[in-house]
Amino acid sequence: MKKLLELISEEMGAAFEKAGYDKDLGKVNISNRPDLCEYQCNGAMAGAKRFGKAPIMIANDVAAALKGSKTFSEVNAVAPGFLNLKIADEFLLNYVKEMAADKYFGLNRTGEGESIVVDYGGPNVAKPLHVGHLRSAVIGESVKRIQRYMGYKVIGDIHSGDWGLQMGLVINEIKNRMPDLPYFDDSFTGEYPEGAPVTVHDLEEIYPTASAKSKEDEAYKAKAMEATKKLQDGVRGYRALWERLIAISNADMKKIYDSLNVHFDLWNGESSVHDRIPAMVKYLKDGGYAYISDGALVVDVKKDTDTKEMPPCMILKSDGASLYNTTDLATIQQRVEDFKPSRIIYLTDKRQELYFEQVFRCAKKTKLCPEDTDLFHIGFGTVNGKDGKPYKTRSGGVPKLQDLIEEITEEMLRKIKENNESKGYNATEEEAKKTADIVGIAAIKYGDLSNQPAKDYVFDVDRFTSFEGDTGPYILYTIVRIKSILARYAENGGKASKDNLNGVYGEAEKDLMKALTAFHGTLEAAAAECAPNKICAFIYDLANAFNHFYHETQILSETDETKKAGLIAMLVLVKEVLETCIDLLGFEAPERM
RNA sequence: GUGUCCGUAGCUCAGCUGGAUAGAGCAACGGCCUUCUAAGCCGUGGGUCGGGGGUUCGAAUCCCUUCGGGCACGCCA
Repeated sequence: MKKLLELISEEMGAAFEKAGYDKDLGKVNISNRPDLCEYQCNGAMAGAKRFGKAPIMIANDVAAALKGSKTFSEVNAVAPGFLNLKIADEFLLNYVKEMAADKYFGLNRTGEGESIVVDYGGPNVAKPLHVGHLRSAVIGESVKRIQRYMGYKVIGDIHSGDWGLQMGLVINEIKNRMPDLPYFDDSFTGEYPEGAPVTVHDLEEIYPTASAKSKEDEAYKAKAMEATKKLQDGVRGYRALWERLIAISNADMKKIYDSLNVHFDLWNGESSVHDRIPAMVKYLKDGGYAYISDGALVVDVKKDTDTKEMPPCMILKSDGASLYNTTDLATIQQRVEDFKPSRIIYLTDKRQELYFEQVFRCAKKTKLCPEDTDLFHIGFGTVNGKDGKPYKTRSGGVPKLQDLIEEITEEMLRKIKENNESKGYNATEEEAKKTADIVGIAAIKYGDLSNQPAKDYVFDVDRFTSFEGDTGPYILYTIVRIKSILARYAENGGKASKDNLNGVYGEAEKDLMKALTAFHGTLEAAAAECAPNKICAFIYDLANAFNHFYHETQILSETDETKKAGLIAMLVLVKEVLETCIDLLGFEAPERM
């Protein structure tokens, strides 16, 4: 269905035309003066010059042309030429009823039949997840869900770093510690043991140790590079060990991602495209795209329109080794082959912006990727502490993601117990824990997603767990309130259905309905721009409108059964929209809190 | 140096396809629980939208300039 603003803009445009002006002047927006009107049109002022006429005269003409409109209950032309509008209850009610009747609330799912790949997560095997991985996971998951809701077939790929020097470092260090393992015995031809020789816990210590040693000891680093090469060359034992390390590392990461409600469709990594690199490099050379510059193989990606320096995209290092660019290009090629996506969305730190610009240009120029495929990089800002600098633990280290999650959920548990006591709920320890996890995750995610992705933001545990105002818990609380009323209604034999919408009972409900109608525009924008923060802003407005309505309106004690059923229908619809939206953000609401 | 992003209330941020008195949340202060969860609702105070020019009937929003900060600029990812 059409967006509400679209519908009333059309009506307004028709009125401009009827009055002898241009249709395009009829664009209607939500009023920025809610004390004066609900919607406004400023087209009369824009048209003043065009028609050589005072704006107020145009506005008056248009207002006259709108006499008897069923869309607007009030149209006022106000100096210097504003058209102040109020929407007719009946029109609004019918619009909301139409929303309620559709599975997607009347959204135009423009993505049907097309595919999108979302590349997010991007953890490194053998390294623990830390704060830096939070945003990619949280924003990526939401972007994935939003696109899917728009009708796209969406493939979420974790694209982990499983192929670089860090693997060589770890393997080499294990070799030093346990040289007798069969993986390092070239003459070994039997079956390698099933499990990994180390635990994830060991890895958390092994990698930093190896990394530190390699920085001080050249010979050690050389060994690690050799191990990397052996792995990449397919030496049987090294591959086997590598596979086992990936298995335990992925299993561990999956647990943390699961706890964040982040789920990948593909667990590919850089290694997945290793085998196709030689052919791709040959293609780039044969096609005349790549040439040697300072010993390295590069592709020029400069454009005449550039106002900045644009270094070439490097394909192979001067020692012939591949690098991140190489695997990313090969991955694009593979994704194009596998999914023919209309869009590939990448989530990384914004510091990689220039890098992705180079890779994208290279992919298009060399036709590894069709011209009309939208390669879209979302560069997000860093997570900072209260001091405005990148978030650190008290001891100055990089905080592990898991610790961060625990810090929030533990504080949440404490507050929930406190609240349960004051309200006389006797939730079991287990229930309280479950609720704390749900609310805690919502607090973290909403705290992240409500910011613009590109901006740095402050991760303030106190603020996130205070759950007052514009926070995840506030949204959840609103949903829980609705659920509570609906539960009581059902207990008393009521049959709640959003089909029962039958009137606009008061200003508060009208405001709530108006808030609901912003759904379509919000989703379209959020999907097009990959901006979950727009959904956050929308549900915050909606929750505010609901809480106001809730405060003004007695629902269960309403004696007019028709009206009551209508109000209940409104609750059902608001609840469904809120639940849909938080699902798009990647969290859920508890039954109670 | 080149490019890019940012600078809005004490703090954290919206608003930026130009419109009428610049909005939220937190913090501060004052109301509202015998009635559907007070994690809520209602209200008060608080801003030369970094500075300066310009375009416009109208600029936080567009253009230029300047100051301050972040980030990136071929063999890392």
